Amino acid sequence: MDLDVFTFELTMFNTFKTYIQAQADLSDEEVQQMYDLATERSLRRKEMLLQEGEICRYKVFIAKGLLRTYRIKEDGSEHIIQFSPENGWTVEPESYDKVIPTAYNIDALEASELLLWTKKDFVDLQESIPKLKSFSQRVISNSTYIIRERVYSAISSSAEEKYDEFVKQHPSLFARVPLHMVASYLGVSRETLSRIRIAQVGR
Amino acid sequence: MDLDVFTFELTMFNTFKTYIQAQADLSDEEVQQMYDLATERSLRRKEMLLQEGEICRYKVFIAKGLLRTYRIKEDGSEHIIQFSPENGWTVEPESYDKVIPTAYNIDALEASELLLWTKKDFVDLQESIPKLKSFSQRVISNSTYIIRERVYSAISSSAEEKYDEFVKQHPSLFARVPLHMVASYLGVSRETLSRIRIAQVGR
DNA sequence: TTAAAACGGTGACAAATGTCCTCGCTTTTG
DNA sequence: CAAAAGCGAGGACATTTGTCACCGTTTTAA
Repeated sequence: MDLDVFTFELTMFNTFKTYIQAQADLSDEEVQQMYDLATERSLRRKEMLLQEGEICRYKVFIAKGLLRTYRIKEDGSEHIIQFSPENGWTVEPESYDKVIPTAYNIDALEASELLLWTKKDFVDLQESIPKLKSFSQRVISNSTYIIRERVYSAISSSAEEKYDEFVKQHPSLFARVPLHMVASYLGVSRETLSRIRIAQVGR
Repeated sequence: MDLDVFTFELTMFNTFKTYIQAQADLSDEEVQQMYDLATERSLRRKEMLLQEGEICRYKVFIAKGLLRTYRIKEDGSEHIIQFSPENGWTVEPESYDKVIPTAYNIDALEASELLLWTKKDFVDLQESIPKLKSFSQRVISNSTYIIRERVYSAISSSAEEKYDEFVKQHPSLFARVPLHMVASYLGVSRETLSRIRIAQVGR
């Protein structure tokens, strides 16, 4: 039992350390400094991390697993804005930045292991670790480029083109995410994707 | 003639000063410092500011007029990513940040008057004017919230819902932009918007 | 000022996509 | 292990949306 907890923490830490040193080139001490302020959290499949109406108070690193960020329309339909696999981050930026209730939900598609930082702690870390600050800005910039591309795809492509792009650009996600969620992410119906894939058999 | 140039510059400067002091609370000296490093540029209707393949080397403030950022698909169709009216900014972030050729085009829908800063000058200004730095980050953050909302709209709404949202959220733009460009921005055909608006007559 | 371009409406038709339903099969969960 | 839920294929049909062609009016620009 104690051994399990130890193994868990060791894995979390190692995963994070490997990631952040490769991406942001932090020293061992800086990584430890970050880790000391992090909260660990495990999520079972389907468990919620953030619900509509709550305030997003954490910046989240996904050490293991897969999360999704989605929104529910008045008619009850779910629309997925983002998938967040391991070795990446998730946050609801507007709620986090402005400290206002979110319109989004975040939950786990697979059992996941997370590291959480409060906004205050993360800001402090950015101040004391300059490389973390520039790295964070790079992550945010990258997400901007990606989301612009997504808008372009949404307004310019047919369902089939969107599907093909998704498979091509996110092959590992495609292998892990059920088709109806890919459909939700792309903004088309499950049945449409089903048809497309059938029509493509043999191509 | 000299008077015209003088009037033009005076207008540009005053517009910018009013905007930036209201938004970023800069001192008169700081505004002057920014203005000293800016290049003025006028664009006639349809004139290009940035073409696909070029590098976006400027951050642009629109003192007067209206720009659009769009992309051309392989099949030749145009898709508008963004409208940029006066008292706002435009830039192609990925090309600007990474200094790589852009996939986008920017041109003027109306005769426009602009202030341009090179990346180097703008970075220097941000260093010497802390309020400008935080203001710039706020502008970027805001565009992130807006573009996420746009993705959500694109994947969750019908053509009619998108049209209604656009009219409601951008009434002044709607009054200035031809319908087929609204269609291009929303990712639907001109004819679809035509039908929607006809069906709505009397409502 | 006048020819050309832009603009939006229109109808007919085709194509794409959504909706609703059922059916096996697989995975999850208690 | 067994019941329940999840999942994707599939068919039938309705609806939405796109495409094309044409027209009259307005705006633009030489």
